[in-house]
Amino acid sequence: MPAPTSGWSPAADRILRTAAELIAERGYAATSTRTIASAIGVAQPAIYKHFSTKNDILSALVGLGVGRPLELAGELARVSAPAIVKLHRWLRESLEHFRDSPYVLVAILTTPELYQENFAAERELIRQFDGVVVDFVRAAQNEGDVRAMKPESGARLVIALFDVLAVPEYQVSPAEIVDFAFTGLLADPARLPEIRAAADALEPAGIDGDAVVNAID
Amino acid sequence: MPAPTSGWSPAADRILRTAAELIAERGYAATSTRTIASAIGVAQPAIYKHFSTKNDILSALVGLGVGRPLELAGELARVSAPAIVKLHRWLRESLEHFRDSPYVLVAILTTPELYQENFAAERELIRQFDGVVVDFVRAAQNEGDVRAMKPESGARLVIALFDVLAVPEYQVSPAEIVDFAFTGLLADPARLPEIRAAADALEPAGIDGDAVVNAID
DNA sequence: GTCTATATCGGGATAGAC
DNA sequence: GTCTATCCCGATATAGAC
Repeated sequence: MPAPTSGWSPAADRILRTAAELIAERGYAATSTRTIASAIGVAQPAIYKHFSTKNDILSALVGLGVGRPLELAGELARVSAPAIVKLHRWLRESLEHFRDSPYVLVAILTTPELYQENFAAERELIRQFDGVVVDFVRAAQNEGDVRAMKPESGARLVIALFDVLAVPEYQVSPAEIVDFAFTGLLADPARLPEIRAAADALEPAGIDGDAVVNAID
Repeated sequence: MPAPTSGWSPAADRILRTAAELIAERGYAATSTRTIASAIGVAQPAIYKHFSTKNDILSALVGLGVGRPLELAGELARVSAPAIVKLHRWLRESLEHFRDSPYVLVAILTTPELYQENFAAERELIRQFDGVVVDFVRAAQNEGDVRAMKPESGARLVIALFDVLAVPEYQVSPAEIVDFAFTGLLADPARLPEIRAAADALEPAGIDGDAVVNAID
């Protein structure tokens, strides 16, 4: 909560937060550098002392979005536990990361402009993010915990649920999203409470929830 | 399949199809009237003989998107069957509508620009679309078929799954999406096959799948 | 109903003073 | 590191000939 700026100067941080908020409600293309600047209360060119391009702002936000989830996936890889338990922990914590970040990161990963312009590095990060879910689902399926379905399909369905966080009018909690996703995924939905308990009890490498947020820079 | 133009002139129809395709992959703001025109092979001002505004194109696409689902909801309302069965039928048929339309309608309903500009009428249509799902889920829950959860949450989770159709790289079928959604929704997931069969056997008012696509105009 | 030409505007980015 | 002023471009939309 107390403003975990992560490698960014306070000024750059304000730009990122403001931009994220505006992009979340208007989309990237419809968010001008003028709008961002005036929302902060500075002149438009001031932004360019912190980011040399408007695209760099979006790039930074993608990094802030996938950084912690990718890091967490790495930590979980070094823990011994069933894949389905790791997936539960990863999903809940990643959803909370998106919800609680001071930057409005939801919907950033689905920005269409990322797939049209020079965002190769960011697309690669998102590909890794998606890959984490596919790997978890496939492993859990091999261990008999996920019902018959293509792992890629299961992963896509789970990933789509992240966008539920973005709806402003009606808030759905990460816990509700995880429950829904897992009931849809599990070979035996009755095992959900047990899996949830095991996931909450996991202790990955990092101290706790708010470790380093940005490990990409 | 054979080009169901629905009240639109052939020329306007080509504009809509081309625009939908471009919007799906680049976003609305990033899709210029020049791009649309040149993709068709005409000069940019030619578009304005068919749509007096770029926004009118997006508006038409929203109508094409929600038209059939809203109509189908009306038809199902006049049928006697458990709400959970109606929801199954509505969801499968609506997903197929989005997938099979000659216009690439997926992601149109989540265009952020709709919530920023003069799109009050379109927002109302989307509100109705969402309302259909909420009503189905609530009714099915009252009949004991949906497990304990807020109907609004359940509806949001189901609606989010529509976007899975939009991922170009890996195609998830409507049937897979419905199965996942219903396993997550049902109080007793084991009843899914029975509900699916009942939904497929339903015979709503309209002749069949490809009735009037646009009932809004 | 299509074209060419053009008006008008807003957005990204730079220059240079302070 | 912020400002003002400005360049340049691309985008929507219109005018008017054919």
